[in-house]
Amino acid sequence: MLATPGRPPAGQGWAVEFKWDGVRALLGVDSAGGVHLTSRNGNDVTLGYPDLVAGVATDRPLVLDGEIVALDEAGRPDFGLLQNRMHVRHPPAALQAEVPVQFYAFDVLRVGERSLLRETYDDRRAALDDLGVAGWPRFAVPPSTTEVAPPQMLDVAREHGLEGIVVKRRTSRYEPGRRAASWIKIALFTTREVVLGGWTPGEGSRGAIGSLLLGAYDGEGRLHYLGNVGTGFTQAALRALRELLEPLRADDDPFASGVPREHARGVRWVEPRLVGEVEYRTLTHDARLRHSVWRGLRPDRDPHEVVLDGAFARAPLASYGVPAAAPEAPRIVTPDELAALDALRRKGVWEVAGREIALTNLDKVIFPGRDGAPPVTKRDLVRYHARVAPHLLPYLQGRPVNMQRFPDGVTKQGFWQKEIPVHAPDWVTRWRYPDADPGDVQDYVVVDSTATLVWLANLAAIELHPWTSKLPDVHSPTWALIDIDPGPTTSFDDVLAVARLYRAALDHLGVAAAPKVTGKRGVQIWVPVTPGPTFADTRGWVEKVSKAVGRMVPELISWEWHTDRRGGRMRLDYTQNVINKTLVAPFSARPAAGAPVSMTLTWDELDDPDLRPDRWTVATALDRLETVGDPMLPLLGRAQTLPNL
DNA sequence: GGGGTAC
DNA sequence: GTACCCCAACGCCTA
DNA sequence: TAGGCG
Ligand SMILES: [Mn+2]
Ligand SMILES: [Mn+2]
Repeated sequence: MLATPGRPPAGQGWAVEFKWDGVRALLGVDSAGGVHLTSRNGNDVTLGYPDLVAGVATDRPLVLDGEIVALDEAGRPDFGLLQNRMHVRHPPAALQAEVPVQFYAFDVLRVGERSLLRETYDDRRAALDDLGVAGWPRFAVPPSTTEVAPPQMLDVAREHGLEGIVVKRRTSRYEPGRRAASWIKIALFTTREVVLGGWTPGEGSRGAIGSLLLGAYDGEGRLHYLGNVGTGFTQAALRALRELLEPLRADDDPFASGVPREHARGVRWVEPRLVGEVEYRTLTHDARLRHSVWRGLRPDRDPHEVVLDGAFARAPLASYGVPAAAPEAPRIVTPDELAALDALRRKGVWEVAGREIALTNLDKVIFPGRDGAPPVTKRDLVRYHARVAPHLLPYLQGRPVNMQRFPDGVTKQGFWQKEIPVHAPDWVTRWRYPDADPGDVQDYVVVDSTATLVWLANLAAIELHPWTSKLPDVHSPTWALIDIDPGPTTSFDDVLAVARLYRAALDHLGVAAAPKVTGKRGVQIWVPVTPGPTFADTRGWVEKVSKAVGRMVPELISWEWHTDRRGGRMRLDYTQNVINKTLVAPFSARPAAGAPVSMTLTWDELDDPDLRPDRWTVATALDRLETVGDPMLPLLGRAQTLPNL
């Protein structure tokens, strides 16, 4: 009797068991006391499991249905281990000792002369309990519950790294050989992105590729092996993958924690540039994907966005001896949390996003009011950072951040800060810049959580400038930045006219990009770039495009270095494309009255007569993001090679 | 903004 | 307790 | 190499 794949059924009358990762078998004891094991397709596999045969502690004839499993050190069935036994017809004693197996009995079809086939599931389970099978050496009767609903059991299975559940109708009969609707199996499948780090050639008629070696990055930017995938490909996909992988050939294994020898045989290593998506059922004890199936390439993903998360950050990776830290998913701050912020006095501790953050001078005016609106206090800035985090964090995560701080308000001098403050909470992610000169800043803040954004708001870190490159490859820009800097006499209409010229140029080149207003007077255009080119490459490219744009409106543009020789005209600033030089992040506040923010735009909005460079503020940006969304977000991490000019 | 020191 | 001091960037351009 | 620039 086989289970039908499906979804957890609703309603009463079901029992739930776990789905075990082993091989199905019927165990029969005949009237002479002889034991026989029969596989799913009717083969006699008795000789392969003398240890199970020896464990049978009854003379009564009976037939049990169950699963042969091999347990890992955590006591969890591990199909990978069982494979060492499955194909061995006469296992030597040493192998039996090294890979012990168990029989998980979950049904009984016959006891003595009495057939139980027509009995209900509940009655058969009762008979199974009466047999005392659980007391036999190497035998177990895994749980069947009628108390816990299938969805909850599925959660339990997920937490324990099990394959899924089987739900059985309590009144159902046993139907030999049939795939019945009264048994429903629900397999856990998880989708995740993976970085391709190598491949093996296919054997025989398989052709281009046999399997792919998969990985993901830890919080330190190291790539870890996550296993192989060798199924789920169309033939066309295999050919296409080979063409993409061939030019990425590398001499060295890209995985920081290595690859098991048996998976490294005949592997062609590649630069870890391609991202794909796989489905898998569970993780193995050493944090590798089990039952993974290829689902396709994700050219829209940056490899460094593919990080070890949740399940991987727990125990398994420890076996590689690697600390696992990953950017947290941005948390939406709850209304209760926001109310707690409003309830604080001048200072206090705000419990938000899983942290306790000390806040000071909450009613201090940081920004004067604008257009008759009240001034903006530090409490307002803190609230804004907390609420905008889901939109802002994607642009900050995985990058060092340079800050411009205004603790005495934006009417006073601010200062740049790159170094992580000495008394930063220990949960703030920091990064040591290995190429920093002695005497320069060594340790930078990496903003990877809502809590960090709140903490920075308390420091009056108003302008957040993420690096243009991502960790760990800080010499490879992920954006090419176009920066339209107005001069004293430049009108915003002139800025928009130039931005539209860039729009036409990029459109002509077939380059994807998105504009944003800076919140002060300018406009920037951010062009996503697949890591690979150097800053010199992106700077040169932006310079060429900018010089071409400048030739169309020479009366508006100056290329003079000294501001006093520019005649008030604007500068097309391509020089910002260099390591450790930055532009203000989307949605970062700017030091000006009313707390304006930098806001991403659709290209069409460059034609909107109501557009102003400082139109949105910390008070209005979230409405805008809720109604219009973030037009730049689809470009984040998008793969793009800049065309030759 | 926050830590340290002098008063 | 409080007054006061100090500190909080950097890469590249041009002359 | 100082000072300008962003
Ligand atoms: Mn600018
Ligand atoms: Mn600039």
